Amino acid sequence: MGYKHNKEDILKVGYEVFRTNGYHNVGINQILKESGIPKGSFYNFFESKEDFAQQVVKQYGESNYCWMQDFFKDCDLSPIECLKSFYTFMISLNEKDEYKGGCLVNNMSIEVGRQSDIIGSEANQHFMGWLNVLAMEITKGQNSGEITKDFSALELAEYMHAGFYGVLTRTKVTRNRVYMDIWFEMTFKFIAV
Amino acid sequence: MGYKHNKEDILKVGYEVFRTNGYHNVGINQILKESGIPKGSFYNFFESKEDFAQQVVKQYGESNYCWMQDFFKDCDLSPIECLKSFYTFMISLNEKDEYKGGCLVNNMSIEVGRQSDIIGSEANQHFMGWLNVLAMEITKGQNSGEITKDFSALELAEYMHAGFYGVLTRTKVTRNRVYMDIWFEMTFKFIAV
DNA sequence: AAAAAATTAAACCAGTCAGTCTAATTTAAA
DNA sequence: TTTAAATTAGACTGACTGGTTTAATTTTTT
Repeated sequence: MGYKHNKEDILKVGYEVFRTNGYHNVGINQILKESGIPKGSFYNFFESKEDFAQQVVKQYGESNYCWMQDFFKDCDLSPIECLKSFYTFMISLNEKDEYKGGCLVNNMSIEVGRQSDIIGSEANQHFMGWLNVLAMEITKGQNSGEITKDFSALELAEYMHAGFYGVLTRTKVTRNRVYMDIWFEMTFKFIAV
Repeated sequence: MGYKHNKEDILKVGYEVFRTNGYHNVGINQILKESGIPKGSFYNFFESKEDFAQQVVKQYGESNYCWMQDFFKDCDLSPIECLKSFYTFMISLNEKDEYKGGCLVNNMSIEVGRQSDIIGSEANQHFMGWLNVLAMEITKGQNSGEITKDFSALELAEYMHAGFYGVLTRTKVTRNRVYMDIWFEMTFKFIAV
């Protein structure tokens, strides 16, 4: 049966709250309030705020990794079209979110990536995992002759996804998907053979 | 003669401290300590922490704008070579900084861009100013036939600089310029005609 | 030199922070 | 059913937060 509260629920609250409000701007009390658990339970599950944030990043990183793998596995278009489909989805997701959150991994990397090695390396680890999934799809595209072989798959993945994060960050302030659409058009024009 | 303390010095301290430590992670007291001024003087110059941060962003944004203008004015290479020279300089600057700060405007956009319209719009304003300087140089390159005309100068500027920020963010966690060098190589290969 | 204005100085405030503590309760094990 | 362990609950702590206040001092103006 288990006890009244469980870790996963708190982690999900943490994900949303950290993603939209940042790390230092959020107090433990806000997490407690929004997840409806008392402080005693929180510190029963997590050693500290930092430990909590690390686990939030970890949970998000892993679930997103699985989701990406499934996405490309289930996609029956050509590799480059699957990549387009992926980023189209990501862009529309950000639009639905009204550009208010961005990506937790990116946000955490900037805000606490250097202050906390624990959180920083956790974020980096998952970013690299995602890159590998993208690189797999890019490799397929290179082999089928859709994507340039001027650069390695991993280099292209790094270039694409870091660039995507760049424009994602921009939308947080411009609140307009136009910049993402331009990025999309240019990127796929550039990497196509 | 003026009084003992002056605004510019405090703003410079604020720039460095905010850039490397973020906004919410830094207390007024830290600014006071590092700039050596007492609280009374601080609140004589600035209405609030938010007002202070806005002025820090403004000062940095404006001085960087001027610096960029001078850079391209003084650069006697071809337009695309001047752009390469610009980003080469930026990359080496970040290397010297040991990848610990990144760009204040980018950091602020992510961390407080949505919580504070004052800081967010100030950051956006200066980012756009910089884009215009870059776009001017890109236009020159397009006219001289060095840079693709498939996209407008401003679109290319936005693409380039947002992408640059994307990899800049990555280096904060990877602490390695390799990713920036790859970005550099790819970007200029893509935009060259 | 006198008066007015601006700046400096730090003690002080209420609120919030991450984290602790103890007691009560619930679940699992014996 | 008894015992042990895990979880829940929230009051509490000391440190720190942004910001105010009041008085002393310095500069500028007259």
